[in-house]
Amino acid sequence: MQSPKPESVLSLAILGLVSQHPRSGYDLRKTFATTPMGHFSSSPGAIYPALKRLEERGLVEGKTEGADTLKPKRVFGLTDDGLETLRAELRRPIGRDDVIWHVEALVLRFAFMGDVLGRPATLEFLGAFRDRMADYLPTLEQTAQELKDEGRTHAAVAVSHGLEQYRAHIRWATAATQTLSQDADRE
Amino acid sequence: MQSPKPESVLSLAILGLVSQHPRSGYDLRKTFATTPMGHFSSSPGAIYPALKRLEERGLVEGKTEGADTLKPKRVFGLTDDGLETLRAELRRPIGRDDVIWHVEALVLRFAFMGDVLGRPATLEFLGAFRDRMADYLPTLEQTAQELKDEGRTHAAVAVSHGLEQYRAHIRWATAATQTLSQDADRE
DNA sequence: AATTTCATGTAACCAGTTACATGATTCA
DNA sequence: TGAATCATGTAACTGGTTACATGAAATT
Repeated sequence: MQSPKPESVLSLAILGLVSQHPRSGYDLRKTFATTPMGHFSSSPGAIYPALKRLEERGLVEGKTEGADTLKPKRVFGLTDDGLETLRAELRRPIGRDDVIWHVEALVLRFAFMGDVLGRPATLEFLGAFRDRMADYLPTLEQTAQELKDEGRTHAAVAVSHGLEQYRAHIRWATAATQTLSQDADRE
Repeated sequence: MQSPKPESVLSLAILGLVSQHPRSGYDLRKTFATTPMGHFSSSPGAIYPALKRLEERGLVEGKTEGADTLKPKRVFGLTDDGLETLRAELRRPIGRDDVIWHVEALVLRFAFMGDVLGRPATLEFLGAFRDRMADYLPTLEQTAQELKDEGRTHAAVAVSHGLEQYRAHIRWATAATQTLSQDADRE
């Protein structure tokens, strides 16, 4: 039970967002629909059930605002358990799986990390992120080279898309480290 | 019915792979598990049902090899309908949705396009790919700039990850166009 | 008065994950 | 002979999609 299975991306996004300030399901939908965080559902059929699950697990807590009015509204905030779970997820070491299958989740973790874990932990994360990405790169480079040598140009070009992606990850992490280091006194 | 709903990524991957040469479920699993195409399931619980569905839709056809032996093997090939569907999917114009949610599928389409549609169509696709990505870029750039101006450095850095990704897409498409143009007589 | 936006939800469906089950074949 | 690999599949569960449903509040 050391590492409680990683949250699904949507749960993570919700936990992170309500950690900033309490939000209703509708607020979440709006956020997903209108901000660049919007590689997410935004569909009620995803969000309301997800909120219900998180509430059942005791990670978020819904308070009904304006219970007296005709149009009451449920606003969700993080519980202590929720914060703990979020922290745990943000601190989870980056594994090969994350690098191959869940890069989006890693970036999402970064996005919430500033507020929840602070600057030093964030810089550590970025370093690990860069290193894991760099670990994976040679595998791809080799495959691309082999394909090229075999004269399978088209296939090599397809693989090189992945290469460019990973290089971009690395570049980003490096630049981000720079930016956040220099910005030490802000925020 | 003009544009039949796009194939799921997994179906597309399977159609593309069996279009190259007939494969068994196990072959597909191996491919997904060992090649850089492997951002895919590779789990039997995904592949065998997917094959069954494709067969029911008449897109692939399974032939039992060695029906006499004790260990018969089902090898799947594309039907005419399957080829037609694959072609249609590969030719589907790139929309905003694809650029935001299904980039992986676009790259997969590229990967199979060389054999199925030929070089000229592929170059056209790459041009469209680059243009759609370029269309999307300014939105992100603006968001990043706004966040920066508001002093929300961390958020701006998070968004800049997306920026780097899209720039990498564009760079790749440009380079790929180059490579494939110069390689005109190969393959 | 009509339309849009706010706001919450459900139900049917679909597809993928994990884990299980089975058994043949090949290799050490 | 025991382990690894070949090979195919199922079942329960999970979570997301689409579409539906409802109705208040605000805007035009």
